[in-house]
Amino acid sequence: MNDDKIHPMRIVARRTGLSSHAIRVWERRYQAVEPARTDTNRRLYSEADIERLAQLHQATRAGHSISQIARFSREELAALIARDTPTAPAVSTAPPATAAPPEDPAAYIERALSAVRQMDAKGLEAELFRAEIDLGRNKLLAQMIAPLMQQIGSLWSNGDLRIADEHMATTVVRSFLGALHSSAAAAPGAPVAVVTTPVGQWHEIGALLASLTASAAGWRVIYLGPNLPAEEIASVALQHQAQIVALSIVYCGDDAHQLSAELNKLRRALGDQMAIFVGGQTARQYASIMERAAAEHIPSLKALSTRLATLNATPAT
Amino acid sequence: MNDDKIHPMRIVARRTGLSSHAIRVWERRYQAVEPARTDTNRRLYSEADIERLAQLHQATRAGHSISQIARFSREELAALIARDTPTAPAVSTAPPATAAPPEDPAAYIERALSAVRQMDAKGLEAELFRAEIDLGRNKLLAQMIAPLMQQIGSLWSNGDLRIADEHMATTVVRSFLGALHSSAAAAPGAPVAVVTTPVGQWHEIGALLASLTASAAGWRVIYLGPNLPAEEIASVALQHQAQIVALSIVYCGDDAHQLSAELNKLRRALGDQMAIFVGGQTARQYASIMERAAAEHIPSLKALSTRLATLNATPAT
DNA sequence: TACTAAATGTCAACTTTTTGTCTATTATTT
DNA sequence: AAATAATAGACAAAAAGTTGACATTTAGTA
Repeated sequence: MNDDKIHPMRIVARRTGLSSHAIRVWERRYQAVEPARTDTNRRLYSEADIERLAQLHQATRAGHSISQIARFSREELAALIARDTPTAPAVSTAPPATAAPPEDPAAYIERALSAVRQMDAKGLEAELFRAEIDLGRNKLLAQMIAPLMQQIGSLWSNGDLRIADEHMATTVVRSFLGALHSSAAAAPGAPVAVVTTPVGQWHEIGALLASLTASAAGWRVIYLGPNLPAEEIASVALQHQAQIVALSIVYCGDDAHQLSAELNKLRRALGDQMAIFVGGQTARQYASIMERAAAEHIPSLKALSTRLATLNATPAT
Repeated sequence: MNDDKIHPMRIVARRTGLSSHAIRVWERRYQAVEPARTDTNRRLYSEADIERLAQLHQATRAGHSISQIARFSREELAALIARDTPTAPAVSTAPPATAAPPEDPAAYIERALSAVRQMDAKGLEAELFRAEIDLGRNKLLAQMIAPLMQQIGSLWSNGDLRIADEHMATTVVRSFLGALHSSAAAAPGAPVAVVTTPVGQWHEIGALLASLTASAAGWRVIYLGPNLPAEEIASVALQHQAQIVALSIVYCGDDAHQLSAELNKLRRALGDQMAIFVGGQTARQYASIMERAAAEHIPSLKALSTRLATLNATPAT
């Protein structure tokens, strides 16, 4: 564990909720903690010290006298707190969501498509809202929005939908996903994923879906929108100590070369530790390109979800 | 990685939010960074240096002593920031922050920019929400978001912001505007406006702002997102009997020709009854192009608002 | 019950350290 | 010529340290 004594007084005070006076007094009178000192006599606390002080504070509020417990071990303190803290501990987080009769995602897709055909933005949006409530977040993403957009894409390339229809749908769905995204809260110590789309890739719905999936899996997501150069992606990923970079690739067309170049640049800039995930319908066509850049192909949102869980379980120091 | 030391002091100061004095002092006292020098003794910083200084600044604001952390590695700093940056602040900085004059868009812009510099999507979003409440919808659009995005654009083209920063900001603002948009209700017999961006124009914030402005003015807006061919625009406009087509043009670069061609095509397809509005910072440079297509230049959101009101008063049937 | 002593958190006074800014001067860039 | 940097030193505000006093509460005891 990280036992470096680096935290100055103000951080300890803020994080424990104790006054700096109290912290010093607890140290002087009871040796509750033993901070290190700088050459110039400033106290420096370790992470463990802070946790210990927080424990002591909690036990104190629970009614224990500091003089009695100041020298207790972490385990003893934990036991005290568990026993004597009046607030109910971890409440079961099992909302029985399986009560509602699950409607077929296909029905929603059908209605959504018909709204698109009529250029009915409001109607499409309403359909999305209803589907969210009915299907739940995960099914909404993986079984409605993803197939819907895929279908719109193929209808469009067949000429069965106008570009304008596709645009409208994309805009509405994107807004909708954006709103979901902004409601996602990041846990403090969560692993970080950078999600974006390489240069030349303008379709961002896939990236948004991946982003939300990662959020749901407990990751902190930095979402950067579409069409970003490799250097930029790398810069952000390194700066924020990301565990993975996830790219969505939908339609590469003639220019597979650019994609290859960007992926290679990205791999070079990131070093060989960081994982690169590539998702999207057409991604599997570029297996060799991805292999060369040591990128991992993620065939579906479901797969992304399980893959992220795996990574999360094996913390990379 | 791109380790070229090329950035002069001015840019480092702007991008990190530190004063040039402070940067020099951190170097002199703590060797926080070691810039290269020109032949004439000017400091030159690398991209990594800038990121490092930004990290130090952030850790510093989180309460760490610069003297203690100045020599930390990027990884250690990232860990510190992740752990000690309060996600929900509003703790100790009560006196100056909340005492600020409430109705100053510039303050919101300033804080929003600082959030962008730190790649703090949540913070940016929070600022937008606060500004909406404080300034009201109209001021929010015309006096905060529009200038903010303009400023981000110019900072970006100066190299004072990374592409990734610009992307993040665009994504967040777009989501925010999208959410506003979906809350706009269309009156039954309202006149119709088609809002979009012609081929080659990828920046859609302007179009979204126009769209919301039109909504607020009582119009039914069909928003089609960016980069739409003239035929498609015309098709939708005719199909829905739109009164106007509003286009946002931000950066045309070298290819004014494409813009001209699209505008002309659009005019031909629409016939000469329908109004074409063109807005955006750089639009006025293309006066002759616009004139040829009988398009009207709208210099600001305010102007759009009044212009729409005029049209609305004289129903063209 | 009333008195006392121990326990505990807070304050004040004063010193030292930290840290960002400022000034003055010189040199470079535009 | 005006704006931008660089250097060095001074300065002031904030933060943190020490010591000792003080007010309350708790608990024990006369």
